[in-house]
Amino acid sequence: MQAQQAMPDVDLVFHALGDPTRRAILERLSRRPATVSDLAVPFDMSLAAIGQHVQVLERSRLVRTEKVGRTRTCQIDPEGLSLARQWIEERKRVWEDRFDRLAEFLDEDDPE
Amino acid sequence: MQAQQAMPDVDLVFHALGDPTRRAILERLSRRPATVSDLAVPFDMSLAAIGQHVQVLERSRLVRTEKVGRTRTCQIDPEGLSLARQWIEERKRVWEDRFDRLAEFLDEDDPE
DNA sequence: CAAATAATAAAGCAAAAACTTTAGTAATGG
DNA sequence: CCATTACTAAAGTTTTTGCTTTATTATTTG
Repeated sequence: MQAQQAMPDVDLVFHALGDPTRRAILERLSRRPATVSDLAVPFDMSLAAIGQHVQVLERSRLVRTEKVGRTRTCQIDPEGLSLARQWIEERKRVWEDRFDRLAEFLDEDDPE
Repeated sequence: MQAQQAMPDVDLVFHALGDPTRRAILERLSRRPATVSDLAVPFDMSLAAIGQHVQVLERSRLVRTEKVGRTRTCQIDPEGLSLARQWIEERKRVWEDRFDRLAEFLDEDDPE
């Protein structure tokens, strides 16, 4: 029996964020939109490879793209990052809660 | 010429977060500490595999562990999550800044 | 129209990642 | 002690990734 519940979105997002090239692409795009070719320039990697990374980012909603003519322009999609942020915040919340309850327990009548 | 700058910590953290089993472990640990064996129970996976995941989480500072006797107790280390959170917040900041500057530009004298 | 450009699909490949199994070591418990 | 438990190191296997190359499709441009 497996434990994971089906959170396909979170899974896609964190998987996408797990690769350093994709994070570099996101850093670039957070400054300004760019075409796939633009994105490829700083990397020692084929255009095809960058295109594949962009597809991964798009599926995870970290990036939104639009193809006009023969060029595809990419920009940040806030949805994906927001999902990642929410997951982290929720862990933090639950974790901090634990200490609150612990403190509460320790404060009960007998402060020894 | 490669583009990535050396951010080994961020890299470790996001790589660790990229795996669903490890995220499930973190969700578990955010509720309460647990031993490696405890963590293994809900998974259809060998104890050794879970031990390996714990090691990855530890290296990325998402988890802190202490071995006392023959059992190793694991708990959340806030450091790793905080790093991930910072990276995401920074992306968000830069990205939102862009719109502020855009709005500023559009507001300049000629509001046409 | 012909040549160059931008992207992409497809197939293949090598390296990395996620496991497994086996064989330990070091506690602990009866 | 002896058996069990909790973990771990090591080695091997399978799957998944990240990439390449090649070939194709659409644009665009001279």
